Parts: sequence; C-alpha cells; structure tokens
Amino acid sequence: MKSDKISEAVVRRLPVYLRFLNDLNKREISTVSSQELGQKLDLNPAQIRKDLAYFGDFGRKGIGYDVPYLIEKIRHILKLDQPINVALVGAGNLGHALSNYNAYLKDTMKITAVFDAYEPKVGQKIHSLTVQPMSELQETVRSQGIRIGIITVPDQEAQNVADLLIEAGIEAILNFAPVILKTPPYVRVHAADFTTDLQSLAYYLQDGKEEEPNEQ
Amino acid sequence: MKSDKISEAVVRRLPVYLRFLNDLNKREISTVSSQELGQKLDLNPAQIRKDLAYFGDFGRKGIGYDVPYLIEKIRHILKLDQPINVALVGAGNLGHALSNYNAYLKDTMKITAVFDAYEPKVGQKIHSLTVQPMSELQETVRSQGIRIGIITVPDQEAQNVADLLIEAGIEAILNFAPVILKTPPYVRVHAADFTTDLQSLAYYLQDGKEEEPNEQ
DNA sequence: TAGATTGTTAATCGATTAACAATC
DNA sequence: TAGATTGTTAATCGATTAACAATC
Repeated sequence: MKSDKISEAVVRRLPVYLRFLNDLNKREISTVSSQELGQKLDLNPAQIRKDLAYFGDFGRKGIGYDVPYLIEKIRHILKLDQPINVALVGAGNLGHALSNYNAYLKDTMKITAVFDAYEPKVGQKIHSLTVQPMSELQETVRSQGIRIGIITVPDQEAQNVADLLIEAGIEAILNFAPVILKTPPYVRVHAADFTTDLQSLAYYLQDGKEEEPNEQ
Repeated sequence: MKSDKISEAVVRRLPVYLRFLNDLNKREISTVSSQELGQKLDLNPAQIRKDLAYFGDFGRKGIGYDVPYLIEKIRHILKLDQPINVALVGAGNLGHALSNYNAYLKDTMKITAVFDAYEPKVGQKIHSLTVQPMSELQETVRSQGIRIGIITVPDQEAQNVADLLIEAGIEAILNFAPVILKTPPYVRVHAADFTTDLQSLAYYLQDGKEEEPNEQ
C-alpha cells in the first residue's frame, strides 16, 4: 500500500473498472486478469495493474484478481462503502433524468434532496423526493449531511447555486451547466457539459462531405 | 498553418474557448489576450496560445486575439460552420432533457430526429420532433444526412443501438449509457456517463467524516 | 515443474509550462 | 520608443507502455 499523489486519470478509471467487475460478479465469474480487463475496457493491461497497485497488492501472481475482493477494495477507495448523500439543484428535465438514476446508483450514493428556485416547481414530487425551495437548501444540506451537489440549472444561475452549495458545506460538485465555476480549491468540481462533448465530436467528422442530404 | 496530429486534449478545449469567446462577443468585447482567457478558463496562457497556433496564426503580437475572427476560426476548425444533423436514440427523461438544448446548440448542430424502441413512445412529440420507431432509423439517417448519434437508451440496448447507427452510416457517437461500446476505428465515441463522473467525485471527499448526519 | 500473471522498474511517449525573440 | 503579447523552441513534468523478476 503506497501513497504518492494519485492522478486524476487513475481516479477516473476506477469507476470504469468497478462497473465491469460488478458485471463479472453478476455473471459469477470470480477471477479476472489485467489482460481480460484491458481487452474489455480498451485499456493497456500494464496500466490497469499499475492503477490498482497504487492502492495495494490486490492481485495474485499467476492467478489474477479475485473479483469480489477487488470490488470491495475499489468501493472502499472511492468511498462508495459509506453512505454519501447528494443534493440535486434544478428540477428541470435534466434534473428529472438524473434522479431516475437513483436506483441505478444503488451503491450508497444517493440523491436525497431536490431544490428549485421556480415557485411552481416547489412541492412537486420526483419519485420519492419533494422539490424544495432554495431557501431550505442550507438547512437540508446540513441536517442530511449532504456532501455532493449536482447543478442542473440554467447557466446564468449556476455560479450562484455553486456559491450557495459551498456555503452550506458541500465538498464536491457535478456541474451540468456550460460555465466554468469559480470555487475554492477544497471543493472538487467535475464538468459534465454535453455541449462541449458534442462540439468536440464534430471535429472528428470526415471532411469534404459538404452537404448532400437529399431531402427525400 | 501547421498540421501535426492534434491531441484530443486540445480538441476538447476548443469548445470551451469558443463558449467564452461567444460570451465576450455578446458583451461587445472585441479583443482578448491569452492571459485573460487563461484567467477566466483556469488554463495556462502558454497552453492557449499553443493550442490556437496549431491551427494558424490567429493572434497579433502586442495586441491579442480579435474575438469575432477567432470565433469564426474555431467554428471552422470544429466544423460548426456547416449544418450537422444529429439523431437522438432513446426518448426517455434524458433524451427529453437533451432535445431541450436544441435551441441552445444554435450553431448549426441540431437534433433532427428522435427514435425509441418502445411502442407507446412512438408518435409522441418532443418539441417540434416526432418520436420515430427504430425501424425508420436507417432510412431517416440517410435521407437527413445525419452524422452524429446520441445514445440515451438503457445499458443493455446501447451496443445494439450503436451497431444500428453505425450501419446507417453515422460517423460519431455521444454515449450516455454506462457501457464501453465496441465500434470500428472510424467511428468516434465520446462517453458521457455521469455515474462515472459522480463516483470519481466521491474519491475526493474528505476522509474521516464517518457519518454524523443528525436526522434532525 | 511449467505456465500464467502480478507488481514494479525502466523506457517511451506526450502534454504542459517557461522563456524569449519577433513584432504590433 | 516603450509596453504588450504573440508564436515557438526548449525544459519540465507526468502519464503510458514495455519488460521482466517474483511467485502463484
């Protein structure tokens, strides 16, 4: 068990490993090698071994990795072995979509509160949750021990919401609004901006196809 | 205008530059330096200059970059100066949310068709679009010259949908399903999997807070 | 024992940053 | 001319991959 600084790239691969391992586990496959993992996940086996070795000696030479054991270890590293409450701010279409995944995020991470600034939205039900007004954010975040905030509000409001969340004591933010949030260094922000994704995809389109969509 | 291979990291930053430049433009600010850009976007000015210089000499020494000119250039690089039609497969909550952004993606990129495998969904309206059955995918993609596909179906169906899109001639995929798609090398895939985002965020939470949410 | 596969070191590759001459 | 800022080269930093001894 060593402990250099772990790079973000490594941390971002761990959930991908976990997802696939859970899959194997469901299929009752109990051992997997870095080679197999690499094949399925499109990664270099050496990279996978190295990633895992940052956190401990999880494998067995000549054998591979024990699936349930590795799942347990990665869940621990990612802190998914403890309950983590999440607040969702913005009960629009995207917010609705995300709260759907609550079941899917079975683990121990869970959206436990939804907020919206728009009066008529307040009081509405989203699955088992009731949309709360922004005025209750501070207190709810504290009383529920919420540690992560998801921002799905319009861009102009995103920074304000971020400020509120941070003031309430949130530690990390997943931001779906297409803006760069200014936050103190102790708050981790991940951008989940699909317009950026889509626009960078366009770069990779073949050239030359200068329009010939026959309107049929 | 040089032309090495452009790294993915560079391409992913271009839309971020573009977004901010559009902002400046709206505010009628006509010139910007790499220093200002770097400050606002949390990037190193040298990196910004280098990124842009890959594609040409867009700036002026001692002055900076002309905002409208740089916008035009980046739009061209990203191919956003030509119409790009997009198909959305999966008219669930997430699909709905994304099609909302159609207006926002004002540029020339546009979702022009929505498909769903679930009978009762077919025929429903999403804004100005009508949900079509999967059986029409092939023909619609061809007749509308659709080049990008967005996948918002359940994980088990994602690979099938990808195969269908590719067979229909799509060139790039934005995949919201939490699976690694197997695709031929000429099809570009970007993963937009928010569960992965969220789980990697958990890693950065402070340790030690072993639960004290006072249920109030 | 022979075959397989890890953990890890060293080599490679690539991306970021610093520094500065060119020039507006 | 003096000040500002680019484009670019060189230096640094970091991440990926190859190779292999250790060992199941």
